[in-house]
Amino acid sequence: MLRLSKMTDYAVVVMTRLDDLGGVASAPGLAGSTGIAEPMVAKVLKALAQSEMVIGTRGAMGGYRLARPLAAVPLSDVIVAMDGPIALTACVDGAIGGCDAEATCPVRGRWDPVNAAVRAALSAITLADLQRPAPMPRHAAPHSLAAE
Amino acid sequence: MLRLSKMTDYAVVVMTRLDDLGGVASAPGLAGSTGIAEPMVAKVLKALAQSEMVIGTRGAMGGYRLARPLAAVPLSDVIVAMDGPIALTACVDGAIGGCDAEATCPVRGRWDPVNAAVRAALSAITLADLQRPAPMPRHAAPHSLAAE
DNA sequence: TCATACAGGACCGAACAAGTCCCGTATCAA
DNA sequence: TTGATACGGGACTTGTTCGGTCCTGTATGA
Repeated sequence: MLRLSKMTDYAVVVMTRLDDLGGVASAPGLAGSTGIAEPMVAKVLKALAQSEMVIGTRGAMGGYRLARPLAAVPLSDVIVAMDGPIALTACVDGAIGGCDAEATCPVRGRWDPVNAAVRAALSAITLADLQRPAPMPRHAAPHSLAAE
Repeated sequence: MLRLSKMTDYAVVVMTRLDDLGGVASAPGLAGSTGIAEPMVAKVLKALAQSEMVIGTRGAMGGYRLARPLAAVPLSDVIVAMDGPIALTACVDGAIGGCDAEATCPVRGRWDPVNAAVRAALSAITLADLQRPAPMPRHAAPHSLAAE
């Protein structure tokens, strides 16, 4: 269904909550605040820390803090950090040998613009946009899509 | 990884091939032509027929034909036909009760513009765009991507 | 010195997708 | 009229991935 993993979903929730809490919080604290299980929050934060989206501080009184303001974090970065490269199909870019029908595939290599379009769409939205309760002035639906 | 199902991938391949073959072909014929297993091609075509993207004709000398020219088929339609509605998360639009953290979730209902942006991106690309031979030869990697 | 909290793994069960197979029905040709 | 062809609509099995938990190690401050 073209859906992204729950890890990414959690990551967005955790980061926005981290911002709400003033910028610093521990994994247990965020777990209590978001309602997400503590091991899960820890897992998400570890992944975010590896991608340098949050910065972890060890020891008593330690915790995590945002490496950047939410407005400077495009959604695509979070997705890449949690789920890996944004690519709708296996046969992307330089991938070789992943497809049996390589020889006869009529759309070979043609997915690139699709991937690029999706990446662009996700890069245009920041976590600040997802956090704001406002009716969203900036990225209003381009054209009403009845399709569901 | 934000990837769509192989069914969708196959659907695009099958439909573009169907166009190449002049507009009419049987499931066994398309299987041989694309290199995809026959039961799989049949499955894909059945789903496409249900969504009225292809039209099936029974009996000997029957087969499938495109209901519309490829240029009139946005990629989003194919994805919806094969994988269902385009939505990156479970908590979309009017979905209720799908999320345990509903009460505390700070991004509740905020995914809508994201889904809309992705839909718009995928609606802007037609199967004809995917069919056209790329400006580059068939094998060259567009831009070297070490990452996978 | 000890409690706190991050860091980096391994591990298991459930859910989903991928692929196959079966039976029914419609159509055309011999 | 009969049989072969081919679509239509399912159910079913299998393999992989995801979601979630747990364990051990290390750094820091009270």
